[in-house]
Amino acid sequence: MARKSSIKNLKNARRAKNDEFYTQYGDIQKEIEKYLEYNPDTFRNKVVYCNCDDPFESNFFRYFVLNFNKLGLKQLITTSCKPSPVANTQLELFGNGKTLSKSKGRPKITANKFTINEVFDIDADGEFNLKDVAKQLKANKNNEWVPLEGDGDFRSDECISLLEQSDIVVTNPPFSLFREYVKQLFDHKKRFLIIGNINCITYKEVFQKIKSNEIWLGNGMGRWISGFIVPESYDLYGTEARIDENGNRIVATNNCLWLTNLDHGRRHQPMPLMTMAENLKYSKHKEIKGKRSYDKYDNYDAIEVPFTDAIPGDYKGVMGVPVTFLDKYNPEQFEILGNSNVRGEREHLMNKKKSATDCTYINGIPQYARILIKNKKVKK
DNA sequence: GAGCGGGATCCAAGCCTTCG
DNA sequence: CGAAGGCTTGGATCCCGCTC
Repeated sequence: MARKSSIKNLKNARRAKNDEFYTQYGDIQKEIEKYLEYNPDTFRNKVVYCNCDDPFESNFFRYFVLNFNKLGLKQLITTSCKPSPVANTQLELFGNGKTLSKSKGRPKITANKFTINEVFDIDADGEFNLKDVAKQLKANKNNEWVPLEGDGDFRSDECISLLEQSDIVVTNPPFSLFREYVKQLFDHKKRFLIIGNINCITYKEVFQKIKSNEIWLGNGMGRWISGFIVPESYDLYGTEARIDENGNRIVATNNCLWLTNLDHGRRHQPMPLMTMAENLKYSKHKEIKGKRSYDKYDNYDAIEVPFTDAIPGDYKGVMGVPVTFLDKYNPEQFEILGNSNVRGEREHLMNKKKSATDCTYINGIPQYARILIKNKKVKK
């Protein structure tokens, strides 16, 4: 099979739990600009907390420092999930490692906390680097760098205490702890903008929140996030990996998305839709085009819509659509009824005569996860 | 309430197709 | 022909419900 190698990767990834993917500056900027377009005050007077970000490497930290005044931030807090290997070599910039705890006379490298309350002009070299960070820290007593007591795990007491102080959390959390991470955000009723894998949509906890419009997708998925920077140790292979002009090792996974509860304009734009008849005649998808009608599921009273842009604008019943539909989802236009792959979210839609329960079926052939939706605008 | 069996869930990084 | 769009993939582990 052509996909054999990807299955191998899948299994390796499952074992390795590789969480060291760094988000690129341009991708962060591109996404946040969209919230500002919708509401320029989205971040004004807010405390932003990046709780999975080594300040020495994180572009989230870099973005929020460089745009601190433009966004009108009240404060930026950044904590790393683990001790930074980079910090080790950069201590002299901060003067004798003064803020580091000492152990047997030698500085003990720990996880870091950076707090930025005020940002002055960055030196005019056009680059933002560790020197600039150091300058910010030295320039103002309100800005500080201190070691954390523990390892900087977002679940630790000290990080939860920082979470309590913050208004908006923005980061790319470790995927292997994603569900726990989201739960914590909701437990503490925080606003957030985070990166997740497309399949997180089908996590039970996440899907329930999407259905109830407590979580929604950001401004794009897939290639909207152009890629992630991976460490040296990461093996680059396949057609989507590259090294950029700065020597960064990039993998374009094309399977990630922004997840948020900050409002933005895209989710209020209605999807343009063709009628069923038009789709059957003009659709660019051969699975639809030329057919007499849309397929019906064996085990659901709903029609199969294999591509998001083949959703008809004149069907009043239940439609099964790919999870990528959520990228275009407008809650004023559509209602989400369930998800064929989430237990507890599908039983009410199933045709009880059929036995297969794990997904939607057409003529006995299983389909991938489908979100079951209804068009709110079509009258009964 | 421990043990067991089998179906449900879940993992991440591509690959294939179409477009311009 | 490069860029962008669209959505898999299948086995290890989890978890639920049943039996003893």
